Amino acid sequence: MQYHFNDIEAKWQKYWAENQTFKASNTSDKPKYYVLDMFPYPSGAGLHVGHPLGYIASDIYARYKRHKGFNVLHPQGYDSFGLPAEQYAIQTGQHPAITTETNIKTYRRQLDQIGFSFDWSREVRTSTPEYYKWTQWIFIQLFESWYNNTTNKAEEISSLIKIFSTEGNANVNAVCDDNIEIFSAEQWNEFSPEKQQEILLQYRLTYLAETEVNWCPALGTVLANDEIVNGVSERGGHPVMRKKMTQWSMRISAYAERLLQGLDTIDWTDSLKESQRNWIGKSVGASVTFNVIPSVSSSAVETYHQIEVFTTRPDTIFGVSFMTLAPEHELVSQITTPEQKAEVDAYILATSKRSERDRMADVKTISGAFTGAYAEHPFSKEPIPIWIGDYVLAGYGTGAVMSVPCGDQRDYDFAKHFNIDIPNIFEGADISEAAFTSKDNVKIANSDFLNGMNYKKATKRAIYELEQLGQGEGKTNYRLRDAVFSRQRYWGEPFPVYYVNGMPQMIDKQHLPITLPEVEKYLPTETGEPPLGRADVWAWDTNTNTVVSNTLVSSSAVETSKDNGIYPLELNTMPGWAGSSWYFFRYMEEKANRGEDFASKDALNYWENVDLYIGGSEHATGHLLYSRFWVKFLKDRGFVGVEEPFKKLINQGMILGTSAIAFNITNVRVSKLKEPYKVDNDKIYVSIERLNYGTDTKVNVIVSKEILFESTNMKSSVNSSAISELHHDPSKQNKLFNEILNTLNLEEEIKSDLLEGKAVLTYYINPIRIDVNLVNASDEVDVEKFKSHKTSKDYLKALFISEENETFIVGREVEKMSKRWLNVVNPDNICEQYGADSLRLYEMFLGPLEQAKPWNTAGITGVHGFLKKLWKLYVGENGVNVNNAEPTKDNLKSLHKTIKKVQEDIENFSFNTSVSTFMIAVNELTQQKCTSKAVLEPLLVLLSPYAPHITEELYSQLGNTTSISTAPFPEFDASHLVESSKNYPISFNGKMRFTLELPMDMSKDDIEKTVMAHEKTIAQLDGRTPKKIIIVPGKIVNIVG
RNA sequence: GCUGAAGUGGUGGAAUUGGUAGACACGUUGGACUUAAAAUCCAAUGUCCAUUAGGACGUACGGGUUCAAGUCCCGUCUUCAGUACCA
Repeated sequence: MQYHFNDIEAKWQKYWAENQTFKASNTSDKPKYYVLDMFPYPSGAGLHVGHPLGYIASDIYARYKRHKGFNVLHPQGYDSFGLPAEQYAIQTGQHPAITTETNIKTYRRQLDQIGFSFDWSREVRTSTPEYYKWTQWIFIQLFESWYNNTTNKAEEISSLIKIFSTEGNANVNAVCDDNIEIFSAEQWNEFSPEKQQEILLQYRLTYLAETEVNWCPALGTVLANDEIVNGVSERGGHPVMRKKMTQWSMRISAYAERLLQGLDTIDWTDSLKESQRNWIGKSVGASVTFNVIPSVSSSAVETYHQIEVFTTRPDTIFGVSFMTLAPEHELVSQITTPEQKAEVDAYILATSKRSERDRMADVKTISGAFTGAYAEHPFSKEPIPIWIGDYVLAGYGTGAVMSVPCGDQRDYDFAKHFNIDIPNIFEGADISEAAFTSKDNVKIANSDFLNGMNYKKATKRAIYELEQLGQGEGKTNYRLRDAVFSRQRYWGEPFPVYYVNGMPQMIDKQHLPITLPEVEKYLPTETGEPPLGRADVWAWDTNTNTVVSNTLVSSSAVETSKDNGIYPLELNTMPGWAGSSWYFFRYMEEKANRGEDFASKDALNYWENVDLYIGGSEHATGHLLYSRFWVKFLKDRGFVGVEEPFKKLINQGMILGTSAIAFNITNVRVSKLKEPYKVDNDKIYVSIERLNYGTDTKVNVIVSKEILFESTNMKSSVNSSAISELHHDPSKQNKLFNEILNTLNLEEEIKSDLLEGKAVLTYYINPIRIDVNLVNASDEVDVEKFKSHKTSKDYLKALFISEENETFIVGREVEKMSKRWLNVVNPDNICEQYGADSLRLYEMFLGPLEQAKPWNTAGITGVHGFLKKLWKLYVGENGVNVNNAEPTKDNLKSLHKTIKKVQEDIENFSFNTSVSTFMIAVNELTQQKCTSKAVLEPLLVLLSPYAPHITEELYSQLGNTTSISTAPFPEFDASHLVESSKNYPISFNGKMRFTLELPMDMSKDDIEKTVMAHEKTIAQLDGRTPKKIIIVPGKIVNIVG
């Protein structure tokens, strides 16, 4: 009987589905354990072998926990709103819902064939109305809430209205917009409803405001900060610019401190926590207010301006010699003097033209302009010139700084550049070359009441003095900005919002979901409105509470008499992270039981939060921060009972592809030389240079019969190793050269010119990637297949470095696995050829879970061979050969060694080492010719989380009628591992020379006697007397001579 | 620049509190079986020297601590990831 993995795997996958083997219960006596994967976006390309890595790891853990007696929740679903389906819709007109449905089918088929123990009865899809109804509902809850800084939690907006109407807002300690108008209770009660709503909007946790946003013209939408990488969009790499737009925002800044503190309570990696800490960016300091000195030439009605700055170094306040405002700062236009206006305007214009990316690329250039205005130093009352400069960012702090050139390098450089005074306020510091930026071991000088104090004391005193003047206070600043929540896209959650007189109104819960309207095209409208602007039926009728045709919206809703109660609906949709910020709660309820809540109280109380979450590190500052924010909010409002969504989190490393690189000759030229080149010893001279444009590499060759390398000046690049491999291998180079000569069909005269050094040959080569599926394990390209392959059409004339017998060898380059690099390996093929169990084992065997590692299909034969060996251990020619034979000592030792190691490995997520442990166990038991059921059956249970199909099959062949997944994990018994002797390594001066088998219970003295009497010891010592003998019983003997 | 992680055979990677470096695989080489191939099995495989016995070197580089260092300490270099005028 052979190991027919395809049949076995299909059989058990069917069994699990039919018996709902992995269905979790919401009522169980067992302890609960919730294992979650970051759910995938179902892309059209399907899964490649990199995707399941994390799923396999979490599946092993989930299965292990079941063996250990836990009630395990291990669900899966789809993050099915998103850009690719929409882009595809724009190109083809196909509705994204259809594309998504098709892609999900492919994903499900691929996931099923790998044998995951998912409970599919709880599946979620973020793009279904039954799901996004609750995303809309959470949005409404955020709208109906404000953040009370006194109770330090979110509260219902009604409590705020109550305060406003009884005492005004002067004493409200809330997180709100910066420029809040102060009013009394009387004033509040007299405000018009519109005015009241306008004010409330400044307090709500999601709010509509004109904000400076990241606008991506190529994508036609705004992007959140975490969707921008290096100044370009994360998706597609398009340029991004700053633009003022009215958008929905999430007041995540209200939770900055709690998001920071919460990190200490969860088991995440330090690097991930560090990323979040940096993103939140807490800095403690003071805010200081500077009065602008009124200019003499200003008009009769004098206006007094104040500039507020944030500083982490209030102790250096006497070192201020100028102030710098961001060019976008709102005061700039008001304080600039007429004489300086032209210069300032020119500077503002120049900086506004620079894109974010240019600004980042060019940090070195110092630029700025003097406004002509002066501020007054709060203590010395000296005038301080006010400058503008683009090193001050409008988006951080107040967009203005007090510049202390002696203590801050950027201020220092700016002052040097513009010849501004650099007063030194540090005792004994040398500031002739650079600013003195250290806080430690220095005393403040030339600073009035701060003289002689250290950083800590001076900071405290400076803040105190500022408070006395009413010109400052201690303040904590966060880098974390409120998150823009609108997207100008079609394929996202519609907002449950309509507008009356321009003010947003929420639609009642009972009328949700507001489903996406149909549009005839998925592009923005001609007038620049989002795609929903194309919908004909997209207005809200407050009489019937239904979505109705746009044409019914009364044209002059401003006049209440003509108001027919039909209003326009919001045209934006929600961003991708909306649906993924709470999906883990939705899984807590089976689809069939989902009722009138996003999850029932019982389910929420039972499952609490995710015990183990596995996914990619790319979500460090996006999804993982937003989810934490929403969970904290839901907790504040009493909708859930937990403060953090994910207790433990592991980032799986990326599986990299091994691209196949060949070389395409893009251009060849022969130029005659004025002076013939002196050809030495029949050599060919080659020089290579990398061109500045494109990816081409230019190669000059002066030809003779044999190749020699004259010079190379290669710059590093993605393809450098493959190119230099080509150019440093003379035989490859020679072949390439001959290929070129033959292909060109050169005239004999030119050929001889080249060979005589009278002409130079220049060619340009471009490394191209060849689909890895057309290359075998020996790096040979299947040329026939390549020429007919769809990805080759551009390269039909491609030249290869050919070896003998028409084989073409490619170079290799490890890079991200992606369709674009033609290096994608499909798990379907692997499952078909080797089986899902082999795939699972191999992905784990590749290396540590959290580490990036290259995929190499050739290596899978190792684990596949192991499974065949395992099969042969249980099943002989004539059926199962496992019996009730008494296990031998060796059998038990092998088994219990394995139990111990595997259990430790799983708990430490060291899955790669447990695969080797299984291999060792099977090798040993095969050697021992073990047939004992008492040993072989527990071994199956140990292995079943990793290779569930083959173990189910063998388990049933041993006579079991239940699924192996319900079997308890074998108990480790240390008594089987007790050794009676130890093979001691005998070292001389720390170098191991030979080993010696000695009894475990031998005393130190006896060990010494035995070792010293040994003939090899005597030979090693060669008559010398050892100085010292180190004996560590059970470990080592070291003789120092 | 800053923060974090990491540098071990031809390759992926093992190595518990400092205690036999290179487990387990891939690859390579040789052999068995076969008409042949595949599959399977056996053996060798860090580098160098040596006919053998054996020896020298060896965990990025340079120092140090220790009877003993891949592991601990100091310095240097390199790679990867994240982040960046954050006041």
